[in-house]
Amino acid sequence: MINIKENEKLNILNHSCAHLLAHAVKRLYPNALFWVGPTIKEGFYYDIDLGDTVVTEDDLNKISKEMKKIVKENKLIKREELTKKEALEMFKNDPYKLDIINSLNDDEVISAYRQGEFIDLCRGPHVESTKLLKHFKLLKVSGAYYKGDSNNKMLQRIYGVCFETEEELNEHLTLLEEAKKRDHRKLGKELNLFMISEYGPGFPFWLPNGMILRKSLEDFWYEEHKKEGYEFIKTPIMLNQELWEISGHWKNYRENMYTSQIDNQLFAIKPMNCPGGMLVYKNSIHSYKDLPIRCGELGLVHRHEASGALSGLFRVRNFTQDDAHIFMREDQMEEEIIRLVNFIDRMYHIFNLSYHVELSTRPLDKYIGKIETWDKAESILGNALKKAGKDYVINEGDGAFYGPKLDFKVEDSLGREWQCGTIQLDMQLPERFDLTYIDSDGSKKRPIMLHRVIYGSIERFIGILIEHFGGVFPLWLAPVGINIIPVNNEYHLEYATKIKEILTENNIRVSLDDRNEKLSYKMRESISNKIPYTLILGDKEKNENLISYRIHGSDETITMKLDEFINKINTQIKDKK
RNA sequence: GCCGGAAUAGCUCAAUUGGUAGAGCAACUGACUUGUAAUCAGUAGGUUGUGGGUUCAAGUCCUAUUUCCGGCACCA
Repeated sequence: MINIKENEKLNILNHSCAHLLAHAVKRLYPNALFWVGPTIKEGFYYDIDLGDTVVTEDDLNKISKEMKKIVKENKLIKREELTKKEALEMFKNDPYKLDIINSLNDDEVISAYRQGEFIDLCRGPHVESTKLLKHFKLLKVSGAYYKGDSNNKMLQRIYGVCFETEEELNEHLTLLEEAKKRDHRKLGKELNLFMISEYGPGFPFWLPNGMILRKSLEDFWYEEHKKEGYEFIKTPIMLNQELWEISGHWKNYRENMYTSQIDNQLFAIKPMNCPGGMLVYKNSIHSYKDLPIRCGELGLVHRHEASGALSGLFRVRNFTQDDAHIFMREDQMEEEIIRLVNFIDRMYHIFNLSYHVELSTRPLDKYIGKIETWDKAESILGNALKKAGKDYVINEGDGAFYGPKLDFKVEDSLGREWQCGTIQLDMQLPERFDLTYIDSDGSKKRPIMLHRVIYGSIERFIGILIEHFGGVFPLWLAPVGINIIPVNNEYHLEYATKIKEILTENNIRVSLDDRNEKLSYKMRESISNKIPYTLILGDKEKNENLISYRIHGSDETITMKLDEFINKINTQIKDKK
């Protein structure tokens, strides 16, 4: 999907269109006050204070019409420059603009753009006239907190997008429509992968088809981690309050934890796996020679997420983290992080997923530990990334309270980004749990600890995969890899059954459609079930011991010897293609 | 949690100003025995998310609530 903000021409166009939107809103709602109207990846928006008036989706038509009118009026867009004093005078009745002006330096030249009777404070640049803003579409309205703070009042935000030509606009809108067809919630229902019951919002149920997918991912995960020198554990899903007080979660996340009281003891269902992992580490004495210890756990965690945050498999209240904790000496840090970055890259490459990495640094005030330690940790993460040959962007202040982190972000079908993998340096837990190892000189030392996940949450990762593959999974993941259709049940069912048995013996997931229906009827169903391979077996195949198949998405039929086909399929499964 | 919208058969949707809840697909039964995206006929399927209310009459109006959708805030 096109990134409007990064395209200079479209960026100017969309920003000008935000002004056009404000202009139209001002005509229709004279009392409207405007906060900010920036360009974003998806187009533009404007945050508006309309008092008690509420704009709904229906009103967007009305506003669009007014915008078109202003386009026709061909208003010239002119830049004006003001001193701070002049600006304060000009916008003296507008608290939002005053807020912006007051945040600027006294000697700064302030610019404003005028189009007809409408003027708005703005850095620019803009297009020369409203007539260049013909091809736009208002997309949605929503609430948005003033200055992004939930303690502030809520403004109304109108989103839109603008292009140079009608064709480009239509193309973009079509793309959005197409993307909706890949929505994992829609495909999850159609392909019977998972469901979420009204009795447990945010608690997904895995259906047989989805379970095959999930199990394949988990098996693959264990295999790859074994190769990387990991050992595995499983820790309890609930532990008592005291443990969560030691870990710091009780203090920081109490209100998002599910608890249960029994026999005068309060237990909390784990929102993270780490405290369990710490107890396992502490269970034995470790030598410097044993490090690094890489300890993995597919751990089911529960977090009471805000009701409005829930979204299909992307944001749920219980999910499985493909977690691991790595305990190491300081001199092993860099190598270990490089190794991890490459590991994640290799894993994502299997799925052909593209991603970008963010280095999240020390939060402004919600952090613990010394600033020097943070600075050092941040530079170690950054350097390791560079040495692994990865570009990254810095996400200022977005680190966890216990340490900085590298986040691996993957896009969904609509271009929204979701964090999947993460590597987090924890500068707290080894201290809190008093973890030690015995160094070469016999003294006790504190190990360095990393949290890391690759899939992130298996639930979210599957959501991403569903959209990425559009429901047509590679053979090693597909619930059914091959569907067999005998041309005529009377003459070909026996041969089809034999082929099914042979394929099944080769560990391939096969279904045989032996209903008394026409070939075209069964073919249609095979296609709508998004089965990668559909085998058609009739006289020709039976008499010459062949198979014919069609790959999902192609209308070509290919015929080959059974052995050859099995080889091909097995190679494909082995290569995870 | 906040702003806005939505909820009708398993699925996708329809139902005029409030006036008998319907269709297609799926399911089931029977016939058809099929060469690449829907063979035909029949049967069954609903307390219109839930609780209140207005009305002679509510899927439709009011109200509360639950869940979902789009954003915002949050995301250890």
